[in-house]
Amino acid sequence: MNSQAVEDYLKAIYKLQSSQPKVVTSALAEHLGVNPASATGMIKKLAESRLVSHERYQGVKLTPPGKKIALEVIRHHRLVELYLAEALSVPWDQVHDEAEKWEHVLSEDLEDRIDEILGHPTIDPHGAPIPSRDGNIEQRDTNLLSELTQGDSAVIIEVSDGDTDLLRYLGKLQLYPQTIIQIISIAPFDQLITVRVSPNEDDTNNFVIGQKVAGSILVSKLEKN
Amino acid sequence: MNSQAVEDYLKAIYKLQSSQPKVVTSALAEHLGVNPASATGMIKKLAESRLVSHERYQGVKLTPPGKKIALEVIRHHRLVELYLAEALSVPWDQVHDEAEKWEHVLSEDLEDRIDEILGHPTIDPHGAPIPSRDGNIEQRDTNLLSELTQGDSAVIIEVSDGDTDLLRYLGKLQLYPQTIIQIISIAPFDQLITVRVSPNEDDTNNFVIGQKVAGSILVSKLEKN
DNA sequence: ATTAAAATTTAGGCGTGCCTAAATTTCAAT
DNA sequence: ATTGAAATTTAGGCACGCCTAAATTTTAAT
Repeated sequence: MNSQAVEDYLKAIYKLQSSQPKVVTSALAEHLGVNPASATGMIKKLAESRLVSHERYQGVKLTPPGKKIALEVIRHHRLVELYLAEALSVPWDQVHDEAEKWEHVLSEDLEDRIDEILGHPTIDPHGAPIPSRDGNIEQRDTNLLSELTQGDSAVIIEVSDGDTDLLRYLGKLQLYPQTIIQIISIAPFDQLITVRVSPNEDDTNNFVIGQKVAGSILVSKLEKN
Repeated sequence: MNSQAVEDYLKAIYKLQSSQPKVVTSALAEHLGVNPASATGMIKKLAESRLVSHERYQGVKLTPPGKKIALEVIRHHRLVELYLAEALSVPWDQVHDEAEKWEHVLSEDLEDRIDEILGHPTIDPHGAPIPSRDGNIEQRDTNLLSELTQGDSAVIIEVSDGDTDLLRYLGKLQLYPQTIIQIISIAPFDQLITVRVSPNEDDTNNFVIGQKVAGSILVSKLEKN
């Protein structure tokens, strides 16, 4: 049986793998908030059950079975997040923490019911793609908002979901997935970005964000017209 | 922090307490599916944290704080059961097992949301009373169906919720809470009970149940008229 | 090539909650 | 009052997943 810890490790490895080719022990430990030595212990266990491949002192990598489980857990997590937001009106800055607990107790039967009720959704409240039941996950061509240059227009694809305060802040600025933004200017030295958001015709808003915030937002560039 | 095991033990003690004055170790162990020695260990721990009072070799009894926690867990369980049945159409014979897992991860915030959506319900899908947030639970004047005598009419108040097969069987017989029944006859030796159920004017049904089934149904006698 | 710093792993421990086997206490029958 | 059976507790162990401290390996700088 996959314990909650195993599931959490596999999920974390999957997430780190998408941004780094090698997932090193210390990064994994930090991501999970455990001591590196503890991560080593779990890695050993995961390697024994062939869920990850591991070369001593080199990083770790999910095997196909490990990846499958990781995607199942992520599917659970994101479906629950969306369900909490839609059906139970949980604010978007809180759904992540709740889902973190619920993802481990969701039966397949309940997952199907929730999926059905939500109309087989493909993205969660933060814009992250929901893997299909058979483990497919949509690949998208995105940039960090912080990579855009002056004059670029883009649509927000996804925001990072772990930081409650950040999400509340983004919400206040209307920076939700699907929102269209335009880079008005980028100031030198601190790279402060002036962004224009146009939720509708009458309501246009300019504001300034820094690199930390801009680096937590994935966007898709729009053609200039 | 109350672990899942602690919560399960307190809940079990509460349930056993309602039918027996002293909750003995072996009964508790059997109810939880653990070895009696294991139950002793947990009892010791619970007694240390003053959640139960314990006299060696005599039974165990919830203290007020222990009872409070037990009722909170039971409230979680029953609210989740009802929510699963109402909002997610989970069949009534499956809600118990699902809720068993979900009750331990339900935040107070989510509990309130569910309670609100359900309209502050007072009974769960099996007819069991849902404790209020402050720990009050409705006391009712009930009999076991097996205690009724020929000619009695009664309304079903509650059925025991743990046994999936039993619940499916009861469902087939339409023996749901609120259903009105009448005892047509009780056969000698095996005490087989012939019951009449009248879901509506046109549809009246007689069938026979045994003592096992009759002993799992709580009813409230109706005045004869 | 050497070495210091950083990353990783090993070693040893702790708390939780379960187990089996053995000892103890209670209970009920004579 | 004694005794055998049943219930309960103690003793010792195991798996899990975390920790700190110490040892080892890798790395990057000189």
